[in-house]
Amino acid sequence: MNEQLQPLKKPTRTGKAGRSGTQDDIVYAHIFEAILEQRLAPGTKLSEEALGEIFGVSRTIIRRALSRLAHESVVLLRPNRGAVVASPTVEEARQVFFSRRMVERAITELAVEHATAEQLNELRQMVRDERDSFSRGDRGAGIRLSGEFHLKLAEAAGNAPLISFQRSLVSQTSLIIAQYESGNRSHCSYDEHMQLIDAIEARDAAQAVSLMMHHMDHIDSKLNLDEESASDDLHAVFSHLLQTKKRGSSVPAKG
Amino acid sequence: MNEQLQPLKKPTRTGKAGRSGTQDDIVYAHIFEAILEQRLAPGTKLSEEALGEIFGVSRTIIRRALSRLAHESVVLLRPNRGAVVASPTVEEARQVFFSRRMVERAITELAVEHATAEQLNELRQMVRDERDSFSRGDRGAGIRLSGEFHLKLAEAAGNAPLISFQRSLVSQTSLIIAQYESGNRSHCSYDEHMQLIDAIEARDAAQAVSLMMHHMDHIDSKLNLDEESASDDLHAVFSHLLQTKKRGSSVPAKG
DNA sequence: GATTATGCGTTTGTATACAAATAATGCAAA
DNA sequence: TTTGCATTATTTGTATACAAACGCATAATC
Repeated sequence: MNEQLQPLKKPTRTGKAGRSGTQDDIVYAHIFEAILEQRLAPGTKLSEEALGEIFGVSRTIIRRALSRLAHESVVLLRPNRGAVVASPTVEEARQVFFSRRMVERAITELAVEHATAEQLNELRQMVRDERDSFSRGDRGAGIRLSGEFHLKLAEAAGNAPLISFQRSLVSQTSLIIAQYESGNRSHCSYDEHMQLIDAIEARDAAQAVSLMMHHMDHIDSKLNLDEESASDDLHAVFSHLLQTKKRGSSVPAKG
Repeated sequence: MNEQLQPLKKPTRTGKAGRSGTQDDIVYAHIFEAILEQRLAPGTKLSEEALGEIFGVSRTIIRRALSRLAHESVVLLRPNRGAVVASPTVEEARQVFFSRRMVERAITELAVEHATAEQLNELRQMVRDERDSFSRGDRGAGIRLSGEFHLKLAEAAGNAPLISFQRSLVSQTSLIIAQYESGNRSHCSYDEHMQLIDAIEARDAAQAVSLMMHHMDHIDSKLNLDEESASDDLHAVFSHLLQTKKRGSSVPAKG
């Protein structure tokens, strides 16, 4: 219970703390990554004090990070009852995908118009990184990088509100994939990502949008959204009940 | 300078403070309304301590409210340099409107499918309130209620991510209208709002979307987005220079 | 006289102490 | 044994104290 991760950078409180805002980002990124890696299961309670001790910062910083995660619907913030890792329902997942199709279509059209050569190069590099992560077997990083590709595309589109919305949608999608993706068969999204870049570079809007929509279909089809995801893990099955955290009594193994 | 608004509800700290979260909302709402009423001009600095004294709460609460406003791009949060009322540029305004057209189209289509009779009644009531505000000459409340109509419509559409995005877009639109709307001629949006409800109630998707798009056009056409909004207020005119703050050299009035 | 250096005052960033609420535990009674 | 209640303990909500950063003003130097 009291295994303690080494604080990432904390030792001297006064030494590096000068750069403001950085600590938030680090805590945010680590929690987010832990969720994608499924080291933090949906429903897990995120205690402010425990996290503060782990990361070597005060609850103030943790609170800011949780607030940001909550805004992206990756964690759920319940008044007076703390934060838990979100466990999106099938219906919530469907709503996210509906919004994503809408946004990705717009982003693709704008990117065909506005993406610069430099941005396209950066996108290609991201796809390579993504492919490497999956081939290394680092699924969490792969999912994250796949999301960052779509975020980068939004930046290439150049519409600030869309970028912000896309950030939230991508985060939620990553969580949904981590939670619902069936089988561990390779993601393969990097292949579709590359084709998409080609179409954008060729300024072929129709083709790019078509590829993007098929890409969305593929992501969708890899998920078990038809039924309530017949998991073989009792813990996962009852995670929505366990949110309130009941010591070790979660599995009625004994009685 | 030191005129102090009476604290909204604060007197006994222990008495009512039990309901958590409420204070944030109150502070948020008051600042937001003040911005819409243009009692807080774009570029105005929002000191945490000053606001805390005005509202009778600590900086902690103010900070949360500012954080929320910043997330909706209504205030700008500059690290180590405090918060200022946002002053969206013409380009930013165009981006917001682009996103709004996209979102409103989707929302309208979904609302035609899902809006209940009760929701439609609530929408009609909101339009009446909006009309009353404008006829009272309360422009700020009118702009705010007009925005809340669109937000309510998003709720009727029933897609959570869209609701969240719409909230941000509506806030920004309100700020843009407050900043760029030409002439004080009546808003008249309530008339278009009523027609829109009729079309939704008739489950006429094509008509509803058409009305919504024309409604967007009308809002757009009332704004001075063609040139840099020839304001007669020096403060507003140079607010974009004052943000980054370059000594007093921003206005070469004297030398 | 202009420009850079330095000190002071103000404002924000972070940690922490205290208060309030919620959840857990134990006891008593049916 | 179970159910309800009271007490205890843990956790969150808020305020505040302290530290660091920033802006401004004055002064010193070229």
